[in-house]
Amino acid sequence: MAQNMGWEVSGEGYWKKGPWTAEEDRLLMEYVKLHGEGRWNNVATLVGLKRNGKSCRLRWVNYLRPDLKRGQITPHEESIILELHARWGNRWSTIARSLPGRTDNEIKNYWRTHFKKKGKPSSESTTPEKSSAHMVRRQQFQQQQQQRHQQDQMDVNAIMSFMFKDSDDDYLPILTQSMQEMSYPSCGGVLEEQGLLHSMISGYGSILPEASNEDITIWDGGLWNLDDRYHQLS
DNA sequence: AATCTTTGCAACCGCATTGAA
DNA sequence: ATTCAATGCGGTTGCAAAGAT
Repeated sequence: MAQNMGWEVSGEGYWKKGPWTAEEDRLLMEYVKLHGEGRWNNVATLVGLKRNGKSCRLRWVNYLRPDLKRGQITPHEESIILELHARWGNRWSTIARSLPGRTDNEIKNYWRTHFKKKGKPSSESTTPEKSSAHMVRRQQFQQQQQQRHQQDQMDVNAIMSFMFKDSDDDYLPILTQSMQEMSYPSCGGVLEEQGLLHSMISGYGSILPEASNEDITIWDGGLWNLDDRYHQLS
């Protein structure tokens, strides 16, 4: 295999590498809309996106999935991560299943950034002054990052709302399945039952919640932050 | 003002697992 | 039983932005 200026030459042709463009995102979402998730190696042939299957799957899972929760990790989520990491170690995907809307990559990055260096949980365990200063800096940074993400997400939202506005029923099974594949098989069904899932898709442009610290619901023994979605929908 | 360092995240890589042929 | 493609997972890297010197 050869690599050249962000392109990778393989037996199948040229695969683009590096950061994704808005146009590539649009093509990938178009693929999912038409063919559902999976069979990622077909993306290139079916919608003309010059990315390999792995790259497409990763982009969808970590960035484009409509059920992703954006914004900073809340203190409650942080405590969950700490608890589950203590129990399971670096099993990020397992931990992620207990935090719907969060990806394994996101949790892994969060852990490495905030806890890894310290060699133990609770990075704010030095002095209180340092702790609060660190917290403030961290929150400022996260807010800035979030603003950047929101701008990006606005682009994605525009595409999403355009693509899915007339096809809720087509997309519903995919989202429902995504929900059910998480640890809590009842989630997808319950949401659908309550008409929430439909609303989530219809109002997709507005479901990018700033996570609330409260109202974390224990659901079938798992954790689910309903508050922010309910507020968006009510 | 310029340079160096730190931070957080997106994306890639290699390996393991799964499932179909 | 074997092979092979697709997918999943965890570790790692590269880069942009902000802070520190």
